[in-house]
Amino acid sequence: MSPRADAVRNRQKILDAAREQITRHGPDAGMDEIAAAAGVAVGTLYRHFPNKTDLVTAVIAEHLGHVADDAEAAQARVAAGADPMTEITALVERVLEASATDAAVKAAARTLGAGTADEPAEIRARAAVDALIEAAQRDGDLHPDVTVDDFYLLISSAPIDQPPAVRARWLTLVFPGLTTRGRHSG
Amino acid sequence: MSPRADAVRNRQKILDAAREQITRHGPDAGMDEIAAAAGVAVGTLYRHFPNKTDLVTAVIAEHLGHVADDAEAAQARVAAGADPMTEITALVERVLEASATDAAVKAAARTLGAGTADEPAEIRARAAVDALIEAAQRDGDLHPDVTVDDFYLLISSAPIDQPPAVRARWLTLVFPGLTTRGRHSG
DNA sequence: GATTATCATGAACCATGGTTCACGATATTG
DNA sequence: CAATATCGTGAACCATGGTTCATGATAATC
Repeated sequence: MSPRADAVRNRQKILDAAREQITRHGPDAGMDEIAAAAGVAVGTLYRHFPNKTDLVTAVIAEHLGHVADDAEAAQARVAAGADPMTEITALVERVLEASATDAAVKAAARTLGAGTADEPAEIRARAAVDALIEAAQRDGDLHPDVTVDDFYLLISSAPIDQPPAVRARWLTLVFPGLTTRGRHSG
Repeated sequence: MSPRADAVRNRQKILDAAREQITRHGPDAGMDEIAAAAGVAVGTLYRHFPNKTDLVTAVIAEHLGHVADDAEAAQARVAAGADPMTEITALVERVLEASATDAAVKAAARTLGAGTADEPAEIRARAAVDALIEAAQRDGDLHPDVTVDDFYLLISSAPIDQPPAVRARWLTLVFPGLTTRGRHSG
């Protein structure tokens, strides 16, 4: 038998509700609350996601998918002639913004280790960012020894729970470590 | 009546045990376990610290006290003729190292929402670091617009739960954003 | 040493929240 | 439309862990 249509719909509703609830109330968001927000009973939630960890993992995977899409789009623009460094800067800003809005990533750091390694989305994102980095390095805009891991390290340590002004300041402070040009007095 | 001697001793034993247990087992460290590690009953623990949040806050306050001492010592050395920028760099490395040891404590603080706002130790630390910054700026080693808050922002966003090699790399990437000299390829 | 306020004990209490399960509902297939 | 496997329901379950409190012990004082 093929999967029931309402089941598919419910799965998405749960995923959306989980993202919103976790964003709003942090990792403390209860399974009951998430289920209620999804307009579904707890049992239904557990039918789709055996436990809370799996649910959070799924939410993160979805988020990562969007990041991967974003990175690939940037890569495509570079391939079409856009400036690599400009694309990288903008991508980092967007990802940071998205991560700030979507506190699910924050929940990831706490609830899980870094166990999202084998996600296909992460592999896609890495590949795209890697291409962007190499392009920027060919242009001489990025330090030759900077790697994808460096970006991951910095972004994962970004103060995403801080107000926008603070996050902007953080970017100003951190970015010069990657570029070849020094800092322009911020 | 003056406070009983054993009560004072127990308070310290509890504080030590709390720091160790939380460091070892993360925020999940139970009050029972902490009390057991301190060689004390749970009730005793609760006599000294009304709730878990207060306990964690106290542990952090102690840590902050050490940081403040460290910062003031550095400031004293600078007043005695030492190079400000060297002292700042070394201080940041030491603080980072120390913070890495009880990263779990801070994680627990976040989980519990324990506030450390008006700790006298924090005020001491701020004052000392402020003096160091101004001295380094007079030497032209530090960007003129860098403030204590910037240091706080960076240090509080440091990947203290990562292995030493990763933390070192992080420092390499981040520090150029503060100094006037660019990054030396490394 | 007697007195007493302070302190220590730890079993029990209780709230929280993740998880289960027996039952009813419904979409899908033939 | 009948048959049935899949899905949805939500009250109840239970483990976890922070917190309390009646009771006994002990250090400080006179």
